[in-house]
Amino acid sequence: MPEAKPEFLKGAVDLLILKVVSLGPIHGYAISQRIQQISKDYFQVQQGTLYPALHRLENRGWLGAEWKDTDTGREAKFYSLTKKGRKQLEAEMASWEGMSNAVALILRTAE
Amino acid sequence: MPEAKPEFLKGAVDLLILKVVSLGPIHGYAISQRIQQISKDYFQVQQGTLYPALHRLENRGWLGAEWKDTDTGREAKFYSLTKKGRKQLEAEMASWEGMSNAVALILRTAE
DNA sequence: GGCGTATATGTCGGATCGCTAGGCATTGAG
DNA sequence: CTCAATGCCTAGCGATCCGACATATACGCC
Repeated sequence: MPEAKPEFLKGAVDLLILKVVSLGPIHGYAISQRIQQISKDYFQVQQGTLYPALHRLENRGWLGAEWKDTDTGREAKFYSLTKKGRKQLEAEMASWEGMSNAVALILRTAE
Repeated sequence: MPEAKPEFLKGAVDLLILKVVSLGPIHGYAISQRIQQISKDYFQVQQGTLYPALHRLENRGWLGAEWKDTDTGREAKFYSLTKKGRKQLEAEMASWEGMSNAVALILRTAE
């Protein structure tokens, strides 16, 4: 994060990961790169954040994992969305929408 | 929170409080009511969240406090924004904006 | 062959923060 | 008098993000 309050990231990590994984099977390291790239360097998900989060999401049945080879001929754990994960993603997107609108309501309040 | 992921609230509490206080001197209990009211019941800041947050913001020099009487003739601690608090509010609003846009970028990504 | 960097996964401890659950005191309505 | 609402507070718990560390492989370069 450039100088942003990292606290805003709380809870949103799951949403971001679920979304990126929904674009197609992808391994952990690439997930963090992709998030950073798409967000134009705004989000930089640290490894100490990323891997525990992935295990969390896997344990909750939202992600499935499989070891495969990368393009460069190395082993990596590729994650994909489960059916439950897809539902969770939609729920979290709606939740984010609601939250975002509610914050906007307050920030726009004048007087 | 109706059924939203409460984690999204992380860090945003400070922003919401600073914004509401910026509307004019107000005491703690009223702050939580105001936030709930403006957000159409989306946010319900619990007391165990509210008061520690107020002390936090006061300790950081963003809020000033003063005991005064309410309309109903009771004593209450009225908070107001300090100069530092006003700068902090603007910083957090910008930060929220950035965060919000970054999330939108990711959520809007197709393929 | 040796070295450094990028890739790739993981753990651990500290710190922060929101929530539940409790406590305490006053005011006003029934 | 009793109860709900107002108004303030703290303690402990659980969740989670981060920095630091550990490990291993692939690749380019000298």
